[in-house]
Amino acid sequence: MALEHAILTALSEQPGSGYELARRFDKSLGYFWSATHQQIYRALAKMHADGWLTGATIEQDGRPDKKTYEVSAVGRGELRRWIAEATDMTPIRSDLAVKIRAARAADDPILLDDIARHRQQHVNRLDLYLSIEKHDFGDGQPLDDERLHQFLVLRGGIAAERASIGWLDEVVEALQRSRAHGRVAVAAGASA
Amino acid sequence: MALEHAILTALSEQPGSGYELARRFDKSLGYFWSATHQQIYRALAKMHADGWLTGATIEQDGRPDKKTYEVSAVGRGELRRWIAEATDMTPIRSDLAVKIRAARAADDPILLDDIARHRQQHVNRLDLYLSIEKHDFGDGQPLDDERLHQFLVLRGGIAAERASIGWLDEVVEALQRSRAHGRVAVAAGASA
DNA sequence: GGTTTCATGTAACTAGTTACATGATTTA
DNA sequence: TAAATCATGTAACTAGTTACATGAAACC
Repeated sequence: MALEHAILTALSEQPGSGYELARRFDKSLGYFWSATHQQIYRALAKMHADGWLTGATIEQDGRPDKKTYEVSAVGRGELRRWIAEATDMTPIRSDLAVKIRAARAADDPILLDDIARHRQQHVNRLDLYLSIEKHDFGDGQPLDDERLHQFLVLRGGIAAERASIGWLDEVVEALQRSRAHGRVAVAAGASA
Repeated sequence: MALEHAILTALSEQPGSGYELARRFDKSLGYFWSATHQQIYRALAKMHADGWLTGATIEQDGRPDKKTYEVSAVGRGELRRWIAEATDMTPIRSDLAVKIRAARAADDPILLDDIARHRQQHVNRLDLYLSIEKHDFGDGQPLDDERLHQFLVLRGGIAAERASIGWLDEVVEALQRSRAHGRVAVAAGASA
């Protein structure tokens, strides 16, 4: 149910068009709530119809009209209502965890390749977050509420990526050890 | 696309009925790929129709018939094919991250309550994982491939829960500091 | 006598993905 | 001259959620 609330959040920070929102969902907020442009256009139409947003059409020459949206009083109320609502942990769905669990041939180089690819993706994502942290929050300046919240969410992303990388290192090490020792390993990680 | 592959994995470890699978998805595999009984029954029917599973109906008195399934050669092939297929990082969708980012009133006690609830849920989940680790893998015995894989996936869950708890501690501390200092904070966490 | 367990499902709905479509403008 | 950007969508499909339904047996 949170796509609409993520859009309300984004448009509260800065009004804009569907296209602009889609760009923002490719970064920033989108790191913590991913959405494609198709989803966004559909949600905007519904939210506008429900009165959560006010819209204005801007004519442009040589280009399709641009529709910009901002959050209405009703939309602000809905966002407040949602924030006050208790939510539970999001259920996890990890392809890679299922794959690791499914693989009988522990030392299958194909699986190790895929694990290495995932690890690299997490390293890239961590580097990105760290560069944003340095660039946007690295000056030790006091933060107002809005920027503090952005900072804290980014810190969550950093923590998650570090945990993923550490875990995948443990996985690779264990699988390689198991391969080296005739496919039998001990639960050495349990004491780590 | 992985629900069907998660079911193939579960039925490879141990054949069973839809009901039994739904129980297993409430724990074990389900910690890393959640699914409800409705999804599972629907998927089983489709997988059976597609020849990925063989099924047998067991008549019982006083109870509905039980349908047990096991993985066919076709299903095993499909699971192998999927494991060999490269997959990307699962996109993240975190309600709580969106909420934190959306909250203007940083020290709003309602949001702090919800954060505390989430933290407690992660602590409970971590405790559960640690007790499984101790019970199932704590004896230092060598692990065969299947058990090693189960262990490694569990270690991923432990790492993720620890990261979540650490992050939420940082969030609470920062929000409380911001409240104490007239709603302005510094990016102190950046050096942590 | 009330809840939990066993055992299966259907139906309606909401959310997310993938593919297709159009067309001018700007950049390499 | 080819690709990327701007700017909007529709359509078909797949996946996930929520609500409803049935009924005996075992447990407290």
